[in-house]
Amino acid sequence: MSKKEKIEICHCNIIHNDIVEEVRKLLPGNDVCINLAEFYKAFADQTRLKILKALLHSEMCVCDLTAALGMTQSAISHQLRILKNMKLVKYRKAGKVIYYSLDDNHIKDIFKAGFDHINE
Amino acid sequence: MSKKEKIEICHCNIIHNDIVEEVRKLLPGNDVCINLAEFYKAFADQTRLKILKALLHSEMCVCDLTAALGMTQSAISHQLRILKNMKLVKYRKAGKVIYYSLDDNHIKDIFKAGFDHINE
DNA sequence: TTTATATATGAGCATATGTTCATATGTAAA
DNA sequence: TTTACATATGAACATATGCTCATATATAAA
Repeated sequence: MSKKEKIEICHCNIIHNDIVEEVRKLLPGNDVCINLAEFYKAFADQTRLKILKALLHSEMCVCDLTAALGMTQSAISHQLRILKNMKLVKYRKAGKVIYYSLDDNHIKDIFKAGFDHINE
Repeated sequence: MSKKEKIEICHCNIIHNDIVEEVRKLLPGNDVCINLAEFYKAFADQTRLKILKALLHSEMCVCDLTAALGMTQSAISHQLRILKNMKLVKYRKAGKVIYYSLDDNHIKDIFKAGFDHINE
């Protein structure tokens, strides 16, 4: 490999070719990474975190969530749509009221790992 | 409670006062939520995800990471700084070369939960 | 049918985020 | 000390994100 080629890759020499090759094979494809990042994004915002934490306690209607979080109904509704698209919450209608609940079993695990981290 | 007061809270009537009260007490404080959201943000980006996944395999220098991910050295370095600030990676110097490695035991758990979710 | 209530949604705006480019810093070799 | 290389960093830019405001939709009650 000429010096020029190395520079084209990373502006410096590759130190450990074996590790680089292994890691290249090991890394998930771009589509998987996009989905994974999308999933974690759900937890990367205070409002969504609170919504998920609240729904971990019990199913709630939009109005309950609005009151519990002390935010506008519009803000809650927008975030619920995002969580719904991510398949993290589901809903059921009861007349005018719409009840949201969790739609993923791994949310508890994610919370646990998060709390463990910040409590270190 | 007058109608006016209700409107000030959420523009609609509170449906389940008991649940709202319980959830209010149960929700983590704002500071905790900020820290939690910060932690999850580390995983909410493709590049950082790949870096963490790579370091899960073995410690790597910046140049290795740059080559393995096929990105610019600058981009990698900026993201490493973020991960360092979040206490997710640590580093050791060896002459000119700086080796990064994971600094958190829960990263594996987070990955597992993420993969479990997208594989459902 | 009219009115009220619960929720959803589009547009606009301010802020945050991720990358690139240029360059600085630090360390080792010549 | 000079040169080369590994890494870090600031500025700029484009895009993404989250909220608010106004308004739409849907359902139930009057």
